Amino acid sequence: MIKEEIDSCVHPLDGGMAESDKEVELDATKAKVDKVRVENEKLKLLLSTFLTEYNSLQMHVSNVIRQQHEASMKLDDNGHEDLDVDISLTLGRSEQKISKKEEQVKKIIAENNSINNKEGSEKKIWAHGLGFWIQSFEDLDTNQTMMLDDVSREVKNKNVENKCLSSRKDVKTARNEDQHELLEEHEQPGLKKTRVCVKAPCEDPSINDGCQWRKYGQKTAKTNPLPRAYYRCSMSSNCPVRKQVQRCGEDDTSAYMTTYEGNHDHPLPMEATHMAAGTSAAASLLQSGASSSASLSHFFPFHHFSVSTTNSHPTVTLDLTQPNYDPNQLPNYPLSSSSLSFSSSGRPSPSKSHTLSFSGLRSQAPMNTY
DNA sequence: CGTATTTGACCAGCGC
DNA sequence: GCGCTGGTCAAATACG
Repeated sequence: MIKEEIDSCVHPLDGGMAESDKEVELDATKAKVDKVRVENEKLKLLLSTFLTEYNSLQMHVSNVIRQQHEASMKLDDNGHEDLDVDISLTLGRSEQKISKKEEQVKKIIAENNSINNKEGSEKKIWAHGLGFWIQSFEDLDTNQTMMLDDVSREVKNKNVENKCLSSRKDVKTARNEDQHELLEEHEQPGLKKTRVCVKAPCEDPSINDGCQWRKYGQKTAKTNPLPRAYYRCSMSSNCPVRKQVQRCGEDDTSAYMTTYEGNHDHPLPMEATHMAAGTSAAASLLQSGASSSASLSHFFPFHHFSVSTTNSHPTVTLDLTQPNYDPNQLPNYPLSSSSLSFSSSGRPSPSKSHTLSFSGLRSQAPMNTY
């Protein structure tokens, strides 16, 4: 397409140029066009991957909502009175913290109910990490899901007001103190924040994930000669989200490992919300995975990814460089087709490791040519 | 000149 | 206690 346009533009200039010069220029232009086309294909692949994964997550959410609704209906039939169902998928938080969070969310939702929803219908709250919250009603609609950032911010503000002081010493500035408070807001004792690693085939380490990032450091680890760049989110003055970008290998110039950590304290652009939804779905495995392996098959049926929990950072690694395409499973996508293997080291150890591998289609969305 | 990036120094956590 | 390492700070530098 671009190539044809350029070709059509080249011909009218035939006039005074030597034939050999024109051929050289044409070859150079063709090479450029081919390069652009390859990059275009890569970007399209990446985009379609994110879209399908987002759709998968959305279907999973709807499915679980329906199941929860049916379960609550059964409970009602059996004489139980609990109507509120609050489900929270969070990153690296203790059970106690989750309970507090749930209470706060209930409180906030109750307030929102009195203000925004006089009908007082039953609500179910879904909370994901990385600042991505889904507020759903019995029928999920877009207006309601758009409230997720407001709810998240409100909960965060209340947490900051009530939280205990940081135990760290020698914080240099007030700004640093604020940042530490935000950074440690969701940490549980002995377990650091959950990280989400995304290994993506991208020639440019500054992959556009929808957020604005400011580089604040670069370090070369001894164990890995390749430099690691440190970025912080610059969309908000005190957004605690950090990301690290590191090339995966010296000879592998087309893949970068991007590690996200923390929750955004500001509304995200749509593309960043999609990204957060995808990574949050992966991160939620850290909490749901050990207890319910069946539910794992709903997340990311397209790629290899691994979940590891150590004393330091619980980490979800999503590998977008290894598509696991199986065309035979295409018709049954997404809920019943994904094959799932789940292994866990059985020996008692401070660190546990789960390895997940899915077989699914690379991309459900049709590949449009632009 | 304002903003973003680079890079050496510093600090905290961890293992020995 | 000491050394190593990862992560962050902040002054210097580059860039538009």
